[in-house]
Amino acid sequence: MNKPLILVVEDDRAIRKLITTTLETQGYLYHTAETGAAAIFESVSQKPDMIILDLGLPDVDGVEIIKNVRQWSNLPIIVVSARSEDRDKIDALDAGADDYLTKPFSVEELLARLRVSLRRIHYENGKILKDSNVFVNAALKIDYAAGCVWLDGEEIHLTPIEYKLLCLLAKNVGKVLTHNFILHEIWGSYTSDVPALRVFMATLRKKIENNSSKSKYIQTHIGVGYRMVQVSEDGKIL
Amino acid sequence: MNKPLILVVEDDRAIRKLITTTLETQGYLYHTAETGAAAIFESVSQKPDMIILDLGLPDVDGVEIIKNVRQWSNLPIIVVSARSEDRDKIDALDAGADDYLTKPFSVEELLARLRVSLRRIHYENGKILKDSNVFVNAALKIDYAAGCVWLDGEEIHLTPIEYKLLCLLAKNVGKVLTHNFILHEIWGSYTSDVPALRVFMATLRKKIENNSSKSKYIQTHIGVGYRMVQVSEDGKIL
DNA sequence: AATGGCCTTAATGAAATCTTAATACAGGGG
DNA sequence: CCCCTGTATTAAGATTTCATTAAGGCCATT
Repeated sequence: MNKPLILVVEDDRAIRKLITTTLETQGYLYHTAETGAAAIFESVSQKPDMIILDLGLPDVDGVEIIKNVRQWSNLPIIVVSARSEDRDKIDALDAGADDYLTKPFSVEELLARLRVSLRRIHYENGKILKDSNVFVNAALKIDYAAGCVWLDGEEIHLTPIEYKLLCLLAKNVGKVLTHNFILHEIWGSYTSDVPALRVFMATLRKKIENNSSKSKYIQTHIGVGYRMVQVSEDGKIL
Repeated sequence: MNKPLILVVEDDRAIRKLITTTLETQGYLYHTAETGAAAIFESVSQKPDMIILDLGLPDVDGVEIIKNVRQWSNLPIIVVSARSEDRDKIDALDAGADDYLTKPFSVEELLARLRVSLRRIHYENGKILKDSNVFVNAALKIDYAAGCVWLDGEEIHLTPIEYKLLCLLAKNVGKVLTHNFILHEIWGSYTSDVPALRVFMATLRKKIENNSSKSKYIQTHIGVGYRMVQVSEDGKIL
């Protein structure tokens, strides 16, 4: 129950097996994903405590997955890759990865680096105490690490998509995000289902704007997209 | 915002120089220590933001330094060592190090891993948040990244076509743009609906020229087209 | 098998925007 | 002075885009 949950993203069956059995010996819980699309989905739905990511996936570049996850979470990402070029390492690390191991790697080293990351999210004594990297906008508060949202000091429940949507807007405060950009970031694939986006935006708004302070965090830019504005007391600041 | 202060613990003069000059190029501040004793002393007295640590010091084992520092701080420690054995890595990482690089290492990779640690201690606030390219013309300001327009410090709402039109003019300040050029740029296809263009130009002008400062940003060139002029205080500059 | 949460899809009315047309204005040449 | 060309402005209709609601399907848990 309070063991850390690790998402293993690796398309090579042998290596995946190697990693998962290693994790089992340490008592860690895990999920697996063989494609980038599955990785995105699992990371949202399962809310793992950290991700072990192979860069060489069949469908999308691993760096894209890192960027996607970083839109809504700071959970540790350890890259395990066959690419040993500096450029690859730097790109992955700057995209938001926390560590980078090149294949072939020692399972002992992987475990040690895993412990480093777990330490970072304060995994101690069987209890996960995530560090708090929070976004604050007037009465709205997002704790990225914990994956929680607070409004007027009260926690509100958001579904996975609503949460990602809110994080995406929050991480780009002041910027207008086009429909296609949002769709691409949230769903990963190239859907152009704008009506669906509208529905989610409506439910999200109902949850975060129907409160005592009648703040309007989300503006719609007709024909373009949406943007979150920084609210201060009553006026807007860039 | 202060530059991060980095403590470099390395007894080899050449490598120390390599690291410090690299740090200098990035604008980081640094202190150095050549022995374990000096490292402990410096880390306490200078309160660096992070430590780059060589394990092979003359007086004490690097792991002891890690343990010592971890008794009172969890500032990032990146180990740089000639030892490439798993055992050494695991011992250092489990002692509290955040990362482990084996010599010879790439300075680029070191910098990337350094950025990872800096990100962790929220030094991302130190770097410029958004250098979103903005266009400024007297009281008029366009933030292309945000997709917004301000006039006299107040945001004004433009419809998609108005916004595109304004951007087109702004990106060609001083130049006269013919009707056909504008029509082609905005509508894409080859419409020659000049009357429509006039309507949009009128509404755009009403929005950006009906303000306190009675600046005229847009000139009409009869029979040719329009152009935006750079306004400075009161006079016009090409 | 039933329940509940969540996502999707469709449909409605409302709002904003675009288009189009009509009218008014300014300047130049006859 | 009047007409003509090119432009500015305004208004009304047509179109697009949006918010909101509700219904159906999927998946997981019970």
